[in-house]
Amino acid sequence: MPPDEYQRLLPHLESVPLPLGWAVYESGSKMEHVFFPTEGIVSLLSVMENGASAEIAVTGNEGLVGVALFMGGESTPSRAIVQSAGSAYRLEAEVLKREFERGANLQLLLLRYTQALITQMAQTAVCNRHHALDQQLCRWLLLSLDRLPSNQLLMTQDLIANMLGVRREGVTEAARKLQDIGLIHYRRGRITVLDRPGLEQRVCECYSVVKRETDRLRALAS
Amino acid sequence: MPPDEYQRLLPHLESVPLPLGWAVYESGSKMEHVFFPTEGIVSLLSVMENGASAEIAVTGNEGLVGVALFMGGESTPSRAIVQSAGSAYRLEAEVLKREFERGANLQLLLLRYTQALITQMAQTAVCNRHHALDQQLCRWLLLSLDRLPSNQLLMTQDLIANMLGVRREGVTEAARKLQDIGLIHYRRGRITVLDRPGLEQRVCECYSVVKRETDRLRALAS
DNA sequence: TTTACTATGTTCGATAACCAACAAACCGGG
DNA sequence: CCCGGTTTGTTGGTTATCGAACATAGTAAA
Repeated sequence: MPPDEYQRLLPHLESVPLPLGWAVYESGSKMEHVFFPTEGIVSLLSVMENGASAEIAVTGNEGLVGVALFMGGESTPSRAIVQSAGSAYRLEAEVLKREFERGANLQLLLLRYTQALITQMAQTAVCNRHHALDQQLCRWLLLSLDRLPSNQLLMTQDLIANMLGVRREGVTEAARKLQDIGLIHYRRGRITVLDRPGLEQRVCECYSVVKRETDRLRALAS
Repeated sequence: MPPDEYQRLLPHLESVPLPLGWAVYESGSKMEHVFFPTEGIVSLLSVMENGASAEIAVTGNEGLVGVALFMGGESTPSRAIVQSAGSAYRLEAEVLKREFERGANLQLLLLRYTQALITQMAQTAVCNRHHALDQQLCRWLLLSLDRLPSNQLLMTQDLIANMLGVRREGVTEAARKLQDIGLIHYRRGRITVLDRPGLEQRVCECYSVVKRETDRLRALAS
């Protein structure tokens, strides 16, 4: 994406795997790197004292993990978990900050991505408040699908429940409903999306609001 | 807060009132100014197609309204409403962006504030998911109290319900509960907080998580 | 003071999600 | 091929919030 400053960054980019379940960073821990996923999905979670959690945003190859670094915070109270295995380029904190401070094109890109992230978080907050579980599941499936090469997710209902911040039984019920209509098919940690248009028809507006805004911001970035 | 670049901004700062209920900006509208409240409270709301809404963050004299401007978005899908009348300094978009791009101290301050805003939004999302209404009401009261000079809020239960994204009846019930314990007293659009420590004891962790992180970020800013 | 309006109080049944406990199906390793 | 652990299915009782409808009570303006 960036033009020539890409050359300056290239020698510092280090390819690393993103194993399933790995905590890219923990709540409050000082970040040493930022990660630009090339494949896979990373979830940003807010975790509470009693262990309950909720996903507040997801990142795939369209973004990066660790915005708090250039935002000047060094850490955040949230946690980032690899939700779907893949790989990423990682960049040392100091290198990124140095480049960011040059105020070049990269800065613009990073800030705009952060803006997209903010939109995602805001919409998640309303969605948590107002929308039924099965609609949220549709949203979650579509968000994941957008960041994967195939139509298959390796993911147990228990984990989805953690992401959405609901009980596992609730996910089971919602998933079965979607399966009965023929939108998805699942068995033991493997969900196959059979009818994406069907999901898009069923999902709440939150999905498209975020997508539209993300696209708008990306278009600006040219 | 800023040191000498303050001098450059001073001639461009224009004092404006923040009348109760005024929409500082609407969803999707291009922002012409940023606002630094000196008194009063501005709520950031996510609004949905059917009119349902939820507050995702609040800003008082500790922050500013319109981060999307320097984040490169020009607009956001959310809405900003004056929740408690006051006043603000407003700054033209172009002036702010120019100063921001100089990359000086102001940039750091603005980004760190944005980071604090992100924390607030993330915590709101989990809170919406996991916490009972009366705890959320406590959080909301404390957030407002922190940004007001007195212990009295001019605010109907109906409006609070809009902010929290719940029904008015729910707020009535939660408020009465708090009044019965003697934490607050209210009558017709006027809420008086009688026992702030009591509220702090009753509120969910979300309040202190946000406060702690905000304080941490502000401390860094020196 | 009266009136009109708005804010708050209260009720009922409906619904969605919760909690807990357990049954059944699946799968990989010994 | 069987075993143990994990994933999913299912149940019944509980709770919080919803939705709608209506009663009461402040308040401000006529």
